[in-house]
Amino acid sequence: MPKQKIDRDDLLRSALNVFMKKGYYHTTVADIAEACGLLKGSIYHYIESKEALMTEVLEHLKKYYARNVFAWAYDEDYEPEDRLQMLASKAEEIFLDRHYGNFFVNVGMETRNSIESFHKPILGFFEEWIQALSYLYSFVTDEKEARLTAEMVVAEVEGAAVLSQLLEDPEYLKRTNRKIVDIYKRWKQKPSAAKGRSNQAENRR
Amino acid sequence: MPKQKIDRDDLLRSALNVFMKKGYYHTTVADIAEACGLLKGSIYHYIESKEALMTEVLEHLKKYYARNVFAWAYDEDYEPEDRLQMLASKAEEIFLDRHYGNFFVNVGMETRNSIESFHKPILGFFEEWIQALSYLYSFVTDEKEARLTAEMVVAEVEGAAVLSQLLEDPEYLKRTNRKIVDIYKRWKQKPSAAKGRSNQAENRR
Amino acid sequence: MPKQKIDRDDLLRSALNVFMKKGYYHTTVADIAEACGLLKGSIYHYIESKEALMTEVLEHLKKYYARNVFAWAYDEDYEPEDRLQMLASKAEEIFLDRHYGNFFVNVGMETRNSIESFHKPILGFFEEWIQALSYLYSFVTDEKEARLTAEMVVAEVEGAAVLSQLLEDPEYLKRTNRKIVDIYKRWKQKPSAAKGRSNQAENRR
Amino acid sequence: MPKQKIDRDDLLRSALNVFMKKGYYHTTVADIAEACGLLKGSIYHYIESKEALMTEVLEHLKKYYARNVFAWAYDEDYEPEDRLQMLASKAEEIFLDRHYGNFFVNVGMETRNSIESFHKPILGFFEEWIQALSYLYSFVTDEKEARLTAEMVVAEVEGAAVLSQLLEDPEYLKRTNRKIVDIYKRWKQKPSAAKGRSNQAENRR
DNA sequence: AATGAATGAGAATTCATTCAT
DNA sequence: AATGAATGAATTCTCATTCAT
Repeated sequence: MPKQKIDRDDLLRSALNVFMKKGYYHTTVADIAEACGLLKGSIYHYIESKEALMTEVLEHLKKYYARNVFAWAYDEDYEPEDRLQMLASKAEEIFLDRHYGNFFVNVGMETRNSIESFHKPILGFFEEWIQALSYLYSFVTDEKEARLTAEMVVAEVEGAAVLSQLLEDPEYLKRTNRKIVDIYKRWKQKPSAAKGRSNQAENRR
Repeated sequence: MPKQKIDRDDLLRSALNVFMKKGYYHTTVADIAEACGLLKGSIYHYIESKEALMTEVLEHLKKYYARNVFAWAYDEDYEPEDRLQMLASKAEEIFLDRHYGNFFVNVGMETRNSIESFHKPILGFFEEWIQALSYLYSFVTDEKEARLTAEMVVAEVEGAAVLSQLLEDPEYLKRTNRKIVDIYKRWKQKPSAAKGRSNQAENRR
Repeated sequence: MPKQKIDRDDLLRSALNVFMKKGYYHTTVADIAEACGLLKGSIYHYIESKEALMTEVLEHLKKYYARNVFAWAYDEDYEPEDRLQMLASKAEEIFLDRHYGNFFVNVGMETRNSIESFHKPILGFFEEWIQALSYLYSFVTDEKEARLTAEMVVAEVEGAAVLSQLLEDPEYLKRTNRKIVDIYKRWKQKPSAAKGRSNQAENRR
Repeated sequence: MPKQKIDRDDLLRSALNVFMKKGYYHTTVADIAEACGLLKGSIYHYIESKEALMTEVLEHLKKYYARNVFAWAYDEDYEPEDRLQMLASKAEEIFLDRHYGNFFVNVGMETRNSIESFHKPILGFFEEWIQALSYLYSFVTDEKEARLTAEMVVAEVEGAAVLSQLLEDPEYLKRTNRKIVDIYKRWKQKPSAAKGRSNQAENRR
């Protein structure tokens, strides 16, 4: 009968979509199986448990972000300012398309008191995001302020992204992204920029 | 035996705490009953269903915010700047104590695709918050920018609050609050303030 | 505080109506209490249990039938034929008004394998009905045939009454009643009537 | 372990037996599961809900009657009189064996004010029965009287069947069936029979 | 690999009954 | 008498997981 061989990526993508739409507890294994074109019993050929699946989905998405979004921060082919722009654009795209960016917040908040194994990838996601931004801000300010700014920016973007989804208005996120890039530009032109590493050699993490 | 009387406020408070800790789907009616010192069957003396209970909790908390936090925006006994400070302090207190402020985001994200009846109080909460801030910003800028600023501030605070809870670091929220108040002060001293209603009579909403 | 003193007859009538409408198992004690203008807890001042209440309702209704319907069979002030007519009319009235006549069949069928204590009044009702008719038929035929005829008539009337209620068409019952009276009249004029006690002194049961 | 396969027919038969014995409301899903040799959770592999199961049982039994009992009315290989005899015999057999014939009355009366979805098969059953008898009576009388007679016969048989079960005496039903066949025979020999379609070609329904 | 049957541990909810006030 | 709170057992239904085919 039908249904091609199911590859792991398809499966993780399907699972992500279902978890994204319904949250962890309200998603049933049957929902996910169905999204993969399988029956409930069959999915256990691919996964060990619902919890292990979610853990894998989280790690997968984290990697995806690292490679496709945060990586821009370290791409020396572009100016730091352009990297920030790219990072923001990419993030906006992913957040607004299917709101995947909220996944970590959603799952994190829903399971923070119940499921340990989700913590690591979730915290890891935020840490990588913050580090990418810190790195970029370190071109225009000192180490410490760069970190603080990065943390604040992540908070702002997450807040805006969540409200965009909840209030069904993409403007929250779009405005925030514009603002962040603008501030960066202005900052660059100011004396405080002198503190940054802009004229030093870049040290990769 | 005194058949321990339970009052509705206690019940709603207990329910809020449990829902806050475990989310909507992962909370069982028995959890809530237990938090009230009841057996699970007994709680149906007070509630019609789990869903109705959550709806009521949301409305209750919304009212609480309106009265104890957002109301400061309209208190003419204080300068607008001080009102913002009060509002921020109050919010911070409530967010950081038990993170109640995240309740609307958490429940909203978890149930946005499944439970209609939660939408109204959740959206209402954000709208009231935005309106309170809009009102304060309208003293220092024009109507439109006041609204936009309010929206952005709410997004920022929510984002910071969520990260504070998720990363277990209160600094996210505290910094954001400080920043918001600082910006307001600086704004006030600038010419753009001339656009606002600062020198007009206040028109209550 | 409203609600006059509640007398037992009111209570039994209310209970009968609710049981009639919803059957035994689907009726809750709260339904009955409400029908009496009481709260659930209060009704236990009047009844011992749901089962005991139903038993009493059955006995009450049985007595009501004995006095108001079956009694006509034994009223020497009228001709046997007219007594049958009265009995049929009365039954029709009661059956069609609120279908109380079906009560015994309904409750009987619903609980025949579960609740012993209902059997007695239910069987008693049918036996009294059959006896009343037997008595009347004994004026026009012999003892044995009178009994058989009575049994058949009861079956016919019950069947018609049930279908009248189920199919919501009173004609089933009305036609059956007409037929029964007609047959009686015709029978009376035939020689077979000679077998009956019509010319003997009546022996009360 | 062969994970004992249960087929739908077995399940419906088991459910019918349990519902027959205990009525709708007093039957638990666990009762039915047990009757099928399943645990209560397992039965939801086969059914959607208790209500849907009952609906299916009713429809199933209705079809069974149509095929195995009412169908005799239209079998041109036999004389109409013999068809009536067959129909009556079959019905008697089924009614008396496990009283399945009362199922429609029982369920109908118990749920008439509460469960809509049962109405259709229940009314359908009676209508098909009446139509089968109407068809047979139309050989010995005119259309209209045939219908009236059929309705009355159904009422009589149902009444007798119910009393047979309630009073635990099969004679009620047996006598009624005998009577019905006798009347048909006598009717056939009388002039009124001339009105019927006896000498016409049969028009299948 | 895929399936579908089966499981068993809960989940929400109902309800007859008790009892202190 | 009436109430309303509390109970706890029962009931319908869900779901992650296992397993034979």
